[in-house]
Amino acid sequence: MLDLKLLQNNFEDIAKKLRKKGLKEDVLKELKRLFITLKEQRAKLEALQAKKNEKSKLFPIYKKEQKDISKLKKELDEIKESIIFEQNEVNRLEKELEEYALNIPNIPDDEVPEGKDEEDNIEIKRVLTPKEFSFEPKEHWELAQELDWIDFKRGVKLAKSRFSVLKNGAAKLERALINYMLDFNTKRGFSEVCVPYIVNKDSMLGTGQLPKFEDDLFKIEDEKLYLIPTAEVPLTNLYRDEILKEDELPILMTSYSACFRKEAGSAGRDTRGIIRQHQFDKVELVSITKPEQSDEVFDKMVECASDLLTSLALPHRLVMLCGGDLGFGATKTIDLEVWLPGQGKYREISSVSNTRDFQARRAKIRYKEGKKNRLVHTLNGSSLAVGRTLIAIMENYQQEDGTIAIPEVLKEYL
RNA sequence: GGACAGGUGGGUGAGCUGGCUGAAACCACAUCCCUGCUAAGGAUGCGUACUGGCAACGGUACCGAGGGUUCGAAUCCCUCCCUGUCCGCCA
Repeated sequence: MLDLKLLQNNFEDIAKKLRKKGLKEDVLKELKRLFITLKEQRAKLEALQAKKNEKSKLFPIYKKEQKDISKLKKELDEIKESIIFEQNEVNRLEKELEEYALNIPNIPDDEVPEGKDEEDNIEIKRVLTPKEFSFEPKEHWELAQELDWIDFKRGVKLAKSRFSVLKNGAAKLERALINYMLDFNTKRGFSEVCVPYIVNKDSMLGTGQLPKFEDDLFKIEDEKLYLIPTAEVPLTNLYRDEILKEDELPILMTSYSACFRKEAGSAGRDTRGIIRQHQFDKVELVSITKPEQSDEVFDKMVECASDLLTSLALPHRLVMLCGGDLGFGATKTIDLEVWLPGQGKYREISSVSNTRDFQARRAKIRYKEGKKNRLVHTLNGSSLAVGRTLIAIMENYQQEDGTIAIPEVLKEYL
């Protein structure tokens, strides 16, 4: 959520920055108006409440002195009536304000480039050079079918489209990759955590999936619970409504989880293979930091994911997302895209974002600095999407005879 | 899922025959004093959010959540959520 006080005081600045994300200024104007109106309305209400409290305190005194209380009672009744009226007004404004505020995206950093969509993202650097194949490299789904590694048809039978079943080498590689990634991240100082895959509404609100993106989530009927779209949700919400100690920070975590996404709006995209599934495995990094630590930790997370790819000898590039492509809660995002020789393209395999205090404000994650409570910064990033890593290995390590070589570092995990 | 017992500040835990309780006491924590050594004693401070004020210091709300009764609720009533114990079920 936006800092509404900041919006009140630096309206022009924030409006300008949010233009980068394609947000209309009218929305911000209305938000500011609501915020100020609510403040005034609250002051009115509180004055009445103060009066009520003061008068109510007279009752025991009157009783003691055996004075008549009926007049006082009548007075209070009138005050009460106006309180109810003003209270309703406050409630109405609060609801309206919340609806507005929760739907406004985070403010992009200054270094985030202008742009509309992924076309305008900026490549920062490339790591490793794609190798030349002496034959025509195949796409992962072709390889998977020939090797009997992935059963697409039966996945659909079990659930629906965009579900599949990993078998044989794919199943083993998937498991090896998860273990390897967790170990790798742990060595980099991220402590391993194992979280629930189902969370409640408050958690989804805390990290910003709700209220705006309900359509992207799998909801459990009659339970008011949701399947997580990423381990970022439970990991970040671990500290929701908590006040941390300063010396606990930064908290660096890594977790493997299955992720569930409805993929609303991506009909027709990546329908072949397992690039875009409703359920996929991911090893996630989440950090909770002091504000002044978050840039450094951000770099550390990007480096961790990139080094992980390098350790698997997978060519990739780093891309800075432009304003239009930036996610709802992020101030800055770097995507890692891995080279897929079968497709002849770089494809997203990791996304590292700094949300600064955006999630922290929603989720009320603070820490004590001296006597003051300050909002923390929260960061998240994949390290890595496991299914896509599997694809990358299949396509990059394929051999002329149709078999897949095994990356050196994974050998001890198989 | 059924029965009973509970949910109070960082923790333990009073209050729960309605007003003197935003909340005792103890512990933890912070600062200071004393003392001098592996420990003790004393003083003060110590919830959160919003809000007024340069500040000192005030105001409002919050005792699981949401409603209700009342001039007034942590305290009474209702609904929901959660925890514990026992039973049932189960990896």
